Amino acid sequence: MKLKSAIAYEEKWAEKWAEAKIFEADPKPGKPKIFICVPYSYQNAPLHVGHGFTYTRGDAYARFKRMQGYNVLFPWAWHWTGEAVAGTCERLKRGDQSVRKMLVEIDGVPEELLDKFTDPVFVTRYYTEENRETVKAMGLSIDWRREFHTTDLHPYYSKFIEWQYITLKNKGYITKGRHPVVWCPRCKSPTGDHDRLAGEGVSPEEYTLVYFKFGDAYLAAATLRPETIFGVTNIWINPNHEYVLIRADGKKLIVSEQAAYKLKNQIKVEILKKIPADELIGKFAETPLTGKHIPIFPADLVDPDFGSGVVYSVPAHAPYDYAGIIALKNNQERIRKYQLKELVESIKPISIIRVPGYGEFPAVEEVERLGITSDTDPRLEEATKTIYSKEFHEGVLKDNCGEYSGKTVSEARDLVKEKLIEMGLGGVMWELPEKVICRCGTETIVKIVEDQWFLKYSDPEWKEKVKEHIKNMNIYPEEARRWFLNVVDWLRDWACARKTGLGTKLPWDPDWIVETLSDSTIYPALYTISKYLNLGIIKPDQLNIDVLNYIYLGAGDPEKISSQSGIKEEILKQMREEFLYWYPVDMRISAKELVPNHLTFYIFHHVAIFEPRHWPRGIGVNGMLKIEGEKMSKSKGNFIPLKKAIEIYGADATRATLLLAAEDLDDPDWRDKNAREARNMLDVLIRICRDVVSANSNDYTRVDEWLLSTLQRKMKKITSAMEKLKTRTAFNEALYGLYNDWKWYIRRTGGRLGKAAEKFLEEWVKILAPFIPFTAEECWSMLGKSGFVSLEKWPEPREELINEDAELREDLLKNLMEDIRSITEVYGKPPKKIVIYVSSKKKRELLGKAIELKSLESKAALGNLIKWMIAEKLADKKKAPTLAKLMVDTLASLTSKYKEKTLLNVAENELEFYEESREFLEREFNANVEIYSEDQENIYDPRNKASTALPLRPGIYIE
RNA sequence: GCGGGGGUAGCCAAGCCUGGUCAAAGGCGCAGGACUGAGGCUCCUGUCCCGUAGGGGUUCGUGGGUUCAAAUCCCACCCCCCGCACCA
Repeated sequence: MKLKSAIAYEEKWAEKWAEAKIFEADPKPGKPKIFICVPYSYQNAPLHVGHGFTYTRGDAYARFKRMQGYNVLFPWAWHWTGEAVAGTCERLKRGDQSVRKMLVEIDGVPEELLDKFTDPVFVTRYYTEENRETVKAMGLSIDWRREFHTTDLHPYYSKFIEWQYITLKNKGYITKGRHPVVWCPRCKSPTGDHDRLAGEGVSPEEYTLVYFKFGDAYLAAATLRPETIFGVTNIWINPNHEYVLIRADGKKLIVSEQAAYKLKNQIKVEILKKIPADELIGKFAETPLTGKHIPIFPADLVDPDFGSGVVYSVPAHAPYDYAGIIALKNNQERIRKYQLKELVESIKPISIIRVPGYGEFPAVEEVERLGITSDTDPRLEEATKTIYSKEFHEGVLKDNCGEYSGKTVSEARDLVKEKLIEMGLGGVMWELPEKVICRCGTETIVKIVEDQWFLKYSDPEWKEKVKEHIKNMNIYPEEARRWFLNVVDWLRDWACARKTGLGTKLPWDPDWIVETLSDSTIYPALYTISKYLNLGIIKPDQLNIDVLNYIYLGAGDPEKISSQSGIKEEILKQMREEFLYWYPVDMRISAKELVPNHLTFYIFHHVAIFEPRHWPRGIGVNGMLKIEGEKMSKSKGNFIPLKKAIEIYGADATRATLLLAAEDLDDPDWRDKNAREARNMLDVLIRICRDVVSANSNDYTRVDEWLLSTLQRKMKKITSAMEKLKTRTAFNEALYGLYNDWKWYIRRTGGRLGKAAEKFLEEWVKILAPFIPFTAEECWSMLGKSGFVSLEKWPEPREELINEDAELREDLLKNLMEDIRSITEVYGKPPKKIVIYVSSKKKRELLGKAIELKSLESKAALGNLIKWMIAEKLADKKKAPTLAKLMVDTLASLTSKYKEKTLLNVAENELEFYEESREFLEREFNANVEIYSEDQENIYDPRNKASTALPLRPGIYIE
């Protein structure tokens, strides 16, 4: 199971770290701590590069904080809770070939183990073993003494969950209720998205049943728009199907046969007798609320398989209904059969909703516009959607709607529904908007699960507390905060227990298992004490309610709890202390898909159970990984296990690729090309170390000053990016930013390394350590350093090494080179001779003057500068405007970065600096370089370029 | 539908909050050159258009607006991605 990294030295360092136990964290009183964690992953598959992204960010942050001197706890665990593994095992047992194929080809499971993969416990254990190796190979700086997995298969995890749920129940956060699910009648279980052949993403919708009095019974019509009851003109039923009389909801109802069967799964239903459609058609029923008597008509638009099989007709606002009227009028045979001629003629649409953009009868308009004459025309679907959405958002009920007149459609909808139910003239029916077919081939229905346990996330007080806390947390990036607040607002009660799969039983109702997202909320607290159990200091059985209440809530008397539980009082107190030391979690890092569920639940549960001082302090959210621009999925065949990436590119190259891909909420994109490039860069780093070690560096030049100065600036930038979890910015600067500085330095010195080189490299390696720790360790040892770079002090910028003059000089040199290049490029031929003219001493005053004028009145500065130049005889009337403009532009590009004093300083010694750089320039351009001051005697100036010299912007002549 | 994020040069991706210093960082790709026995690696240069002197022109989803000045601010529109509960 051991995996082999593509980078030879990685395994060595992983072993050394483990031997030295450098990531094991124990409380150190007085030393500031940081508790960092990432959500544990479900053990039904190998970890993939997407996991790797979040993990690497977490690890980089952990390593950064550790180097900054914090006592960092970064623990690990595995999620076994859930139903997915059991589902896969079932399918494998049934001989599903696609499962076999996926396991072998994508997940890399050895064929000979497949027989054992019918056992969920074996599967989760198998992946845990495999993934542990992957996490270790990735170089994550974990304290492995605290590891655990979930479910009652673990000796103490369920003790913890039982404590959590008893606590929640005692506090009133758990309730019992009913709950609609998509249900497969054959499998006798809920049909989740991944268990479907058709209907992905479809969830139950709530329809209102409206009861129309018919003799001593009621026709129950299902609708999404109960407010349209005021515009009803007739009822539709399907003439070719049987209806049934049922006893339900305390009365007799008439629905289609199929509907009766569906309703059975939702409410108590007793079927009394069959009623042929013919017995209903042509008769009248009474509309609730209005008391109007309306006729019952036949229509093909009615699908007895959908809803209740009874539809009430609102031709003014429902295109299907208007089309139904037209179709019926045109169907002479039916009219004759049921003798409906006059009745149908008398039907007139009743307008009840005012909506901008339409007249009296929106449905009539749409149907006529499209020229629809059949009530089964597929275009009716589109027309219905258009009007539904328009009326819902902009519609207002007219004066003929009783007490609802003047209300918006969206308001009236719920009010009418509630009123009908209250009066006993309405009910609820759940229905699927599209067919959902279970993987077993059976069509599913909506079932109401009774006695379902809920977490009461709807509780307003609970919500309020959570929101208040979210406002005070550190959330990166900031945009995520708004999202969290929104999720809290919209969160409803959560069905927190299941009947199947792995997990922990509800302590008060062992028929139920705590569901996967509900047993994974406060477990970071378990990390603070799991060490004691894993090391055998206490036994799992001793972890009873009182013990946990004491450790986590400080409740009870330790002496009594000690004698009751058999845990030494000293140990008990130590565990309490350890919890108090590490908690709260300072930073939890996760992908954004967990914002609407896990991360929000995580806050909810902490708020419910712990003291405010132990509520989560920070959350970092990141995007979701794509592969070569596409969503990663096993079915697409672009699934990349993390293990594989390590084997191909090595852990550090994988880490680098991931870190450079994105930050904040942006989705990172894994590209093979980038991974290979990252791999290259690591070699470059190693080579640089080798070169520096073998060089003897003595000189200390101005370029050395520059190198150290720019390093200090980069340190500042990288540090502040890391503090905000901007790992991409930080690593990009650390890797490429500093690399470019290094290249410039080598170029400037012509490869003769100065004193700064070694110092720079030393700091550079430290800065790289959180991101590519293996390579950093390797470099560190190559540099002859002892100990681990992982434990070195994070470099702090030293103000005294910042040298603005040196930085400006290098910038001027780069500008000069760019200008020379720009000229030669236009010229078309490489230069033979380059002449540089530095401005005269007198002209240097221009700089001071320009600065002065600019700060006084920026708008008039240019004009005044021109006048001043002419007055001071620095240029004639022809040239002064051009030069002045240039001066101002040059200044503008430099003032944002440099102090005025620096500009003046450097301008003072410009000539000297270019002289020093002559050799470099000659090398760069392979040409003779001459440097003059413009006011020097006997200068070589065939094209009169000396006069174009300005301070900080020399004149150039090229041959 | 509700909510969140986004549309920048051949590609990926910074910049946008705090308007000018932006033809717009960095990486990839491509072209030329150096190095090499050769290739790879590495290094240098170029990579919107025009230009025999450091210049000019047109660009940052579309259309308007604010401003002396907009990739950056405001309005409208178009398009893309993600989440929405029994998958974790």
